[in-house]
Amino acid sequence: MKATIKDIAKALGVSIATVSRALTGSHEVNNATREKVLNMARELHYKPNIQARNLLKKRNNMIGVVVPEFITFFFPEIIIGIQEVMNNAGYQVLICQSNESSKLERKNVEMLENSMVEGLIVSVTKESKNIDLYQRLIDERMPLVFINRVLPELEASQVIIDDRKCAFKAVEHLIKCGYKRIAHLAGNEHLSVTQRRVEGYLDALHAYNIPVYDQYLMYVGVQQDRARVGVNYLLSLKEKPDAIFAVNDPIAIGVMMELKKRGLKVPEDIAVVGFTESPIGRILDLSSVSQPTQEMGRVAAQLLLNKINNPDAPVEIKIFDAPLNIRTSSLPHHKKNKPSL
Amino acid sequence: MKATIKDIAKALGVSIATVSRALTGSHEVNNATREKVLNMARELHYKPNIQARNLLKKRNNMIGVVVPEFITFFFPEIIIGIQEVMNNAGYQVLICQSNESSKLERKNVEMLENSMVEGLIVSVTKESKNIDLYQRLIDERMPLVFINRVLPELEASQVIIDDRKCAFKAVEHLIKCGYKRIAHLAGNEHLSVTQRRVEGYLDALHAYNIPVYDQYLMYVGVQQDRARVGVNYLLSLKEKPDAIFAVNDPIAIGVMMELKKRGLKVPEDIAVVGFTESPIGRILDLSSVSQPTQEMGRVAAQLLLNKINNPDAPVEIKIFDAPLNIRTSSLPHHKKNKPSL
DNA sequence: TTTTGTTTTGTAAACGTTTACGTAAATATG
DNA sequence: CATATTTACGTAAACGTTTACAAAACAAAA
Repeated sequence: MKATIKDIAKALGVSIATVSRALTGSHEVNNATREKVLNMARELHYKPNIQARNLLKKRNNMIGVVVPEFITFFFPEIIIGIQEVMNNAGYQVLICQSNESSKLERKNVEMLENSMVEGLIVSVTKESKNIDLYQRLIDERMPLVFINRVLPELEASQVIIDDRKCAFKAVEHLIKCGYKRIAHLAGNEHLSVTQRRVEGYLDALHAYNIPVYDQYLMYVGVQQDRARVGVNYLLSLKEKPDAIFAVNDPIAIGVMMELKKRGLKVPEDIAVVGFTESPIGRILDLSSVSQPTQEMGRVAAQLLLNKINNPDAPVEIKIFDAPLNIRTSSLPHHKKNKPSL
Repeated sequence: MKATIKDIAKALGVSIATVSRALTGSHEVNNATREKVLNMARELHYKPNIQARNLLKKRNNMIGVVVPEFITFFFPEIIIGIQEVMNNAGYQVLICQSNESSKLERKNVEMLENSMVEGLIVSVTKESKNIDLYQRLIDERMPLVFINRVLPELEASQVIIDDRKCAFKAVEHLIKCGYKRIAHLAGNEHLSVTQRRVEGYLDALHAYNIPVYDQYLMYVGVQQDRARVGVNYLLSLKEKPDAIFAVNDPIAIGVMMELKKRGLKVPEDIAVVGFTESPIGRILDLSSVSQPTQEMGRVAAQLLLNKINNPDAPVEIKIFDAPLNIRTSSLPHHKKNKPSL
């Protein structure tokens, strides 16, 4: 059986209070007895029972994180940032992935609630249907921070990047490179990032007086295998686009693969720009917006810590800027040696 | 303040025992009172305090997982498998990444111990210097399962693939494709997977009576950026290899990038085969051994559960086989005269 | 010497549960 | 009707800590 404080007390013929004081480093204990206690603790392989301690202190030093997935590098990077801050603050992090299912998301959040986490950091699924759930958590004063994929209708802290501005940058870049017929493969309509990136796309077209064609905007989703329908559609148009701005790197990469399959060259035939730079994208020379992912995780963790330590702290919204990294996938138009389609 | 069982008892004028019984679904409570209790619980937003419950039951339904990293898809996939089984068994999973540092690995394990996890699933760092740590855990009867990167010298359960056999398959494939000068870029020498894959490489050469040249074997490590030194070295040889078997996909991909930089074509100039098939590898048409990653995670979780439920369960070693998926990076030798892709 | 103060220790309550044990009331059995 | 059985509930202990309070031990001051 595991040794407890009682065993140490009995072995030494002192009270458990003394043992507790010796172990917690209280100053109101004689140095000699402290030594004795520490030695005996070592001898008995004593490990404190944090459950008992937590029960008394009414805390448990755990927070929960729910992300849609952690297969691609993006959410893992966020989690690394979160853990860095949280572990330093003495917290353990329970990580769940909802596999893009709002049902599993709900289940995960409820699991975490049952585990009595002191707070939650969440990036919602592409379906995002759990407003009621998060509203309840907020009502019950659960510290809550959304990261990347947020629910703007809720009164909760958020850590996001300036999607609208960054999307603008990306599309502006294509325009300045001489591309005229710029299409946008957008994400799931329910996601706030999707909406903000579409706004940025439209902003840029307006800013440069480029007519907006409805048929150049398609909501395909955020997962790589969805790129195919987008490419099929865009290539079926009478006036095919000469550049594609994708909602994220997976879609952009899917697009590049599809174009390659059809013998089309990037950027000669069609230029491509992604979003949220990924390792694969870098290898494929894909231009993309590079999010400060780990830093966003750290900031989210810090916001959550603030909220835990001061439940009356106001809601905070942190908006990051992010650079556009230009690579060959969006080389300037004038470098095209072949006439376009 | 959070409502407790006592609040419910007081509100209804019954004893806490009755409330507890009603909430835990005991049969020794009247249906009418059960209803009253459940209603009051709902009204007071009662949530059970699992810390108290765990303290009494001497469990905490948590296990720990320590992996070297979770940026690449491999360990995330393992973790998904682990979580699937563990969550179904009512366990929470604490995930730590050691960032390939044996020091951080130790810190993580100790953190998890302090959190009183009931068991551990570990994949050691490439430095793997914590034998004493794990030996102590085993001595203290902590349920422990190693996955993928194991410490063979310890008496602990393991979940691995048959690296030797799979490496053999990969090299045999290259031989059968007509390649004669097959080099191997191996991982860190301390890792058991490295050793087993080297053995498989040598086995295949021997089996086909191909002379073994020491200079064709180099230990470069497991991370992509280490591929450069390997390529530099191999290309500096008088007799350059015509094929490279890499210890894993990241190295193989690094090799492909390096070769591309030098204007060398894969497989025309040098064929490449990887290990532990990755999404990037698939996109780059890299031949590779495809590990049943999630299934390995599930099995590791199951082994751990067995050990938790029956501490006297014997050590088990599960060895998986894995198929070699052949893609263009290792096309047969006789196709080498054809124009590039 | 007594008084006062300081240091060190012990006693017991508390945290929120579950559960063994006991008991009264309700019901069944003869 | 008396007795046995079942049902429903309460009392109290236990899990392993921390800590307020009290008490003892000792030293210093009067």
